[in-house]
Amino acid sequence: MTVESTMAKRHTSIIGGNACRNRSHNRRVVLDFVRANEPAGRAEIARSCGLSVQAVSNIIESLEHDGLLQADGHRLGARGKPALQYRFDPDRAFSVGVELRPDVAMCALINLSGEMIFWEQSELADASLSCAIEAVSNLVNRAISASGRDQKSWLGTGIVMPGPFGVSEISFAGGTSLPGWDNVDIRRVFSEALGCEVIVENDATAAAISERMSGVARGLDSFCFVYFGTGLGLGVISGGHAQGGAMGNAGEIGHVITASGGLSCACGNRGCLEMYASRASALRYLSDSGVAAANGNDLSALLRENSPVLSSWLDRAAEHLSRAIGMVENLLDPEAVILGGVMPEPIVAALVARLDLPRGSVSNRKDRTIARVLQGSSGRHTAAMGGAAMIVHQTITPSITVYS
Amino acid sequence: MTVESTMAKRHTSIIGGNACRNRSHNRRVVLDFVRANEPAGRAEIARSCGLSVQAVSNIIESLEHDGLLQADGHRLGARGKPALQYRFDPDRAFSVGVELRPDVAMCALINLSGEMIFWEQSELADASLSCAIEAVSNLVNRAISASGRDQKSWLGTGIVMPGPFGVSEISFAGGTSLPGWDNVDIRRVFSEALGCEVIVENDATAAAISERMSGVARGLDSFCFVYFGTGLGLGVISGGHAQGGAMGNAGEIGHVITASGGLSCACGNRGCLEMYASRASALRYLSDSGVAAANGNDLSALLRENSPVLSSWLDRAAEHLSRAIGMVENLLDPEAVILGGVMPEPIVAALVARLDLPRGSVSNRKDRTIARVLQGSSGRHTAAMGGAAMIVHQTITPSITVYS
DNA sequence: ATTTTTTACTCAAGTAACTTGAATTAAATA
DNA sequence: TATTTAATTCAAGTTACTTGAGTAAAAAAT
Repeated sequence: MTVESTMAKRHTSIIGGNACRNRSHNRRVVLDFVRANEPAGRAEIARSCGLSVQAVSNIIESLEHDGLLQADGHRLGARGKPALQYRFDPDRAFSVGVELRPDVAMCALINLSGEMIFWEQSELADASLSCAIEAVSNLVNRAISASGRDQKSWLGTGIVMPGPFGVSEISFAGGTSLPGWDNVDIRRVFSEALGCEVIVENDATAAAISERMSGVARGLDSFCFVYFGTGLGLGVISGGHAQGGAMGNAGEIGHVITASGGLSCACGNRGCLEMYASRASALRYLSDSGVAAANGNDLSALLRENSPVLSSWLDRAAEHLSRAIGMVENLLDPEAVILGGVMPEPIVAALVARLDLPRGSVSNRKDRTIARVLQGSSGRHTAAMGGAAMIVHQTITPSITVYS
Repeated sequence: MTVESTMAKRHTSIIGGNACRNRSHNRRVVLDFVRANEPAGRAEIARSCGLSVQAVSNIIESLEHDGLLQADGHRLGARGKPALQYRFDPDRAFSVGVELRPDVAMCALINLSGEMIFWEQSELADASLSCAIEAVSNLVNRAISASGRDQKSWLGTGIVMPGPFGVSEISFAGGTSLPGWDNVDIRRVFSEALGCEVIVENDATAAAISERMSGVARGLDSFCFVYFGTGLGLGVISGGHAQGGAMGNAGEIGHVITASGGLSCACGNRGCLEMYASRASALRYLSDSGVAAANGNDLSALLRENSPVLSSWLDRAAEHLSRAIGMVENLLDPEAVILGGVMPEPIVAALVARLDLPRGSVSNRKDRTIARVLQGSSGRHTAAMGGAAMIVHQTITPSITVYS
């Protein structure tokens, strides 16, 4: 299969700057600062962003004109003229995220703060491209009208799908990717169908970005998200930006080997993590032991009943996950590793509780302020919200990496 | 294991731009383009960098004035007025890199193209800070005078040391880090002692940057370097920049577990890669089998003699390395993984030849243009050269991440 | 109660570095 | 030899920044 990855490598040069691009950059810098430190006055912003007060004043005037910032009273209590404070107006614009799976499309509409304004999902008749396009269009249109938003303030749509793209061995193994979408420029197709800016990303990365915007990863600039989806994915955020790797396929943690000579996986390896710690592996383990379970609800029920079979699966899964998380820590040195996805939250909690992380890890430090592993906050909404969050992130966050 | 929500404060703000910073950025953009595509004319540069010809003309005038670019004849053969081509002048400036190990300091002086102009190493009487500072100062001064360079064109010095930093469990295990250097701001100490800009980096990352500037990774923007040093490290380059992780300790591949329940490692884990695939592990394996070997030369000699014991160590090491490289591929999706370091090159070659990489990897693609694993080119000079290369990289490469 | 200090902000002028469009140059081709 | 094509320069225009002087207003000092 030759899937044209939308994130394929291009031979590009880094682009130069000019006054106009500079202003665009500075707008983002100011917006990003206010969002993180609101309310904030001009002088404070100028000091933090390395700009003159006058420059900030001009930029704020333009942001206020666009409705992205609003004045919000004066700061009293300090010496000197009271600063006129500005706040970010999170409802001035919105974005939409859609998570596509072979059988279902899930849609989230969020504001600029990452709050979910609308949620809906719809079953897909089949996994064909045309069917998906129609379902996505319907969902998106309904989301916008139901939430009473103006199309004018629509920043774009993030489409979230299981990866990896362009790797036949893994894609077909276990059907983690969507079949029959070969040679499709997914970004362009959806951009044309929806008439808006579109970003395509895999579920784990989108989930990570969602957690950073409005979940447990708020304030973290380097962390990883282990996403329980159809398979198992890892979203990697480093320096505040998603790491895609050379072909956009970074984070394929499901096929990392945690048991040399272990269970055979369809990808050709033996002992892949996905064979031990994924929804499919849980269902398989239970059915092999004669326990009926078809979906997440069944798993939750078994957990409530203290099913010994589920418990032994949890033990084994936690053992393999611990090993994999140790690898991730040692290779990527994240501030924390977050667990979440479409797995029921009590199951994730049970896994987190059973983890026994390796001592020999760069993350095993005395001076930690947060736990090495955290549970994700947004449940099954995470990935779709993450798609939307990516659009917001792109709009607000400056892409320059110069720090003061 | 506790789960807690996080709300970390924002330490740094991204800085705004102005005309002056813009020019500085554009100078780097142009320099970076010419270095990668020389010789190049103004119009060509302008098209690629998204700038007007006039802007490029002005920037080139200034770069030429500073001696960083030189005109180099006209491009003939095409229609239209022949472009005046410019070349990068690699000998207009230089930088120095020093690799520090507990017993030795190695010094490389390179030009802007990454060519090694001077090399010298000196034994360290002990591993104390004062001893290291003196040795480094002497080495650096001798390097500059011996290569006949002007101090004025000295861009800075890269200090390379084994990591990780600040992780007691791993640092003290096997003595991979330098003892007694706790709580020292190494960068500041050396910057004051040498009177120049200083960067401190671990050996694996430095080696990776060196390979990118003047080795087998030329032209690659995302790749990893497995470095055989005192222990085993991984340098990660993504998007052309080194990935350090949250605490600068990313790439600690030596303590990734490749054999569940395997050999006990001093870090507290069992089955660490470093126990199977490192110089120390080879020497230990040989001595346990009654074969005398004390250093790299002995290993090379045993390889030439087709030592069966060494051969069986190679087989086992390659097996574990293959597994680890598979992990790295799946987690980071690099364009290639490079092997090198202070291990003798024939040994590295033998290891590469014995690798049996997992099929289930995102790197196992039909359309590959380079091998999944490459052997590093610069031998034991790599890390010191990498330190120097990091300084050059910082001077030349723009840190903005906007592509055309 | 008044003055002084301190800080935030605005106005107007000045400046750096970009873009644009017209003019110039020179090789390749007709 | 004339024409086409493309690179480069010149001069003018534009954007968005900085600087410095001036104004405003609250807190602190008198």
